[in-house]
Amino acid sequence: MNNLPLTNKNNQKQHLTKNQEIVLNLLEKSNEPLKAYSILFNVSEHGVKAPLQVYRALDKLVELGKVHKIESKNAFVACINSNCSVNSNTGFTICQQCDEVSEIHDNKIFKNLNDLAIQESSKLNRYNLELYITCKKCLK
Amino acid sequence: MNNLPLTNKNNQKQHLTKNQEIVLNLLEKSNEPLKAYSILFNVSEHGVKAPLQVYRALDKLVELGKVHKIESKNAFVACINSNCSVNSNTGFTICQQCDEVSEIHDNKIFKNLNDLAIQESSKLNRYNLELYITCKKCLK
DNA sequence: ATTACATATGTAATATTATAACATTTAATT
DNA sequence: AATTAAATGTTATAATATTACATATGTAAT
Repeated sequence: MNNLPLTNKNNQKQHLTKNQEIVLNLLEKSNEPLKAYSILFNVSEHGVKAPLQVYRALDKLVELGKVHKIESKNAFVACINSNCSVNSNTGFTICQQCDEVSEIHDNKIFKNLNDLAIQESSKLNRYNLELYITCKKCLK
Repeated sequence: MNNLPLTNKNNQKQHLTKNQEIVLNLLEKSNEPLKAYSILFNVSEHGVKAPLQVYRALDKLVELGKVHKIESKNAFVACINSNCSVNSNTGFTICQQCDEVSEIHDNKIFKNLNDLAIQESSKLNRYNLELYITCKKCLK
């Protein structure tokens, strides 16, 4: 266990803990967003038996940028970049037919959103963008 | 009661029902997003006493475009346009300091998002955009 | 290697958000 | 007036998330 090198706020190495790793592994294997209690059900065989253990692991993983929450679904996905920790902005396309989720990385959109905030004399801290689409496969 | 003219799917007039109007009135008076059970508490004096009555009114109001849900807060706001029914896209700025929410209407962003979907050979059905900001007032 | 400290864990209880099921009433359409 | 669709009222319960508290583990400094 405890074998994924990361950096903490002092830029020193740290590892994911056992529970964090169990939850992250599950999310990485999944091809769709998972809800907390679905995660709980799937990891109970690994000794994670209470909701709080899952929520705590998720909180930390989200904080580290390893996992994102799809707010409109109360569900979680593993980050496709190994390091979204730089910013906590999240953008996704979500297919309404097949439920497939892809992460969006588009600098133009980020710039637009940032500009929009500046126009209103405010400061953009982070954003959450969820695009409900019909994906290429499901359009056929 | 029942005195707000709208149109149904056959383009005929219809009215908001009593519960829908009670909930909408409350949201329109509020200067922040309200959660369902907070709404419930506030309208119980008007005879709306069960969660389902609130959720049903909210569902209908959202469907009509009179109310939007802030997904990341599980909270609801009245639409500032009288008619978002044309599309169900939602964009908000949410101040992390004072909780103030403003609706975003920006054609450039909408176009960007639409283009992005087209680039990926998919079709954009609707989007939900939540910008977490520090607002003008709170920056001072 | 001991102390001190921060972080993570385990567990039980409970709070919060949301829906299912069913009987009844009201409104709109014919 | 009869028919249908939509909304309501009510009870129970499901699904999502947090509080509180006791214990254990990892890390850094002495």
